[in-house]
Formats: sequence, C-alpha cells, structure tokens
Amino acid sequence: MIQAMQPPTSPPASINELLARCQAIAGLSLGELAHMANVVIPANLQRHKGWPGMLVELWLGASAGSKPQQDFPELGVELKTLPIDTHGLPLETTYVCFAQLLMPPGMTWETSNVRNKLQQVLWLPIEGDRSIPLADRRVASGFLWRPNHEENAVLKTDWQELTDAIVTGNIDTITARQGEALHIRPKAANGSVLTDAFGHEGEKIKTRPRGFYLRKSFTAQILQRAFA
DNA sequence: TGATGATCATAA
DNA sequence: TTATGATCATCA
Repeated sequence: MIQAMQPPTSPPASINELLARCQAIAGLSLGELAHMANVVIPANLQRHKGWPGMLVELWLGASAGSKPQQDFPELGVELKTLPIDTHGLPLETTYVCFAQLLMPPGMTWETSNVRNKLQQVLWLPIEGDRSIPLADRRVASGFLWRPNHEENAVLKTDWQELTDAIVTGNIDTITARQGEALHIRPKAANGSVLTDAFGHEGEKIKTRPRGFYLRKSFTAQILQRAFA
C-alpha cells in the first residue's frame, strides 16, 4: 500500500533523518515519485539527462538548484544516484566534479575537490535498464559510503597521476583510459566549448573542459561491499 | 558490446 | 563560463 507523500521542504537535520527519507522512497518508482511531487515525467532522458538525480534531490531535501559544493553541507554528505542493471551492476560511470585545469599551487589530494566530494557519499541505486520505461524504474535502498584505506589509496594515486599531467601541461595527452578508479573525460555542452589550461611551457592554452568520473568497476565494488 | 569521447538541460 | 544533474552515441 502506497501512502501519498510529499517531498520535504527543509534539509535533513541529521544523517539519520537523511537515511530515513531514503528508506521512505526505497522501492518506489520514478513515476510515483514524480507524480506525488507534481513533476512532469520526460518521455526519455535524451534531453533530460539529469532528471532522475534532480527528482531524488527533491525527495531527500537537498538544496534545489546547483551549488558548487556537497548536496548536504551541514552533514558533509554528497548525494549520487547510480543507474544499475538487473544484476545490480552500474550501467554508467559516475560524474564527480569538474577538473580544475588551472590548478592552484599547493593543491594536494587532501585538499582536492574530488576528495571533498567523495569523503562521504549517499549512494542511491536506481534501475536504469533502457528496456524499463522511465516512469517504471524503481529506486533501490540508499546507503552511506566512506572510502576505506584501500579505496582511498587507489583514488589518490589516480588523482595524482592525472593532476600531474594537468600541471605539467599535458592535459591534451590525457585519455579516459588512464586511471584505475578515477579517470578524466570531456565535460561540456558540446565540442566547441573551450577553457584555459596550461601548455608545456606554462603558457595558457585553450582546451575542452574536463571532469573527473568514477569507473563502473569501482562503483561496482562499492555496491558489492554495501550489499554483500 | 562496452568504454570513450561527446552531448543535453538548467542555474547563477 | 562554470557548475550542477548525468546519459547518449559512436567506434574500436
């Protein structure tokens, strides 16, 4: 029996409240959540790629709109939806944040955006198989994750390798094949968008904006650890 | 067929 | 333009 619910109007005051809100929507479909929140369901995600994430933010009480920080700053928690197939494996890589191409001096893994975002993540798997109509895709049980020593070490190694390439003016030699858990891919509206980066001689060059992403193999391990 | 590289919508 | 939310679509 499904009770009529409405999205919260304020951010969760505690981790427990956040987790409770997660449990409240676990098992419901995106169609049900959209309907109860009076949100229009797009026919497909081709032109609405961020729609599931925005809908979930609404239901968990994350600040609407985009902020350049964590979704729940008071709790130090970042929210990530994760599309999964029928076996519970990730269908897509996970976007983390923009890659700062004009890296401030002294930037380290410990102070990086990537680590800040990934310190504590509320993962919310959602059925993402393209054979399932968007409205029928169900939300799974969300769970809180903090990287363990091993995961943190892998992320740090990847981040340092990629950051070294950026700082030394080798941004254009980076491909998405580098990095065991974390890699870099273009992140822009289209291929004509350019931003500043460092060239080999320390000069500024124009290149496509990039973002950090988590590989599917890495998020798959997170899921396995959570549901094992 | 899966991963890489490209792309879409929106806000400030 | 940068940042949020990600998935699409092409090619090896």
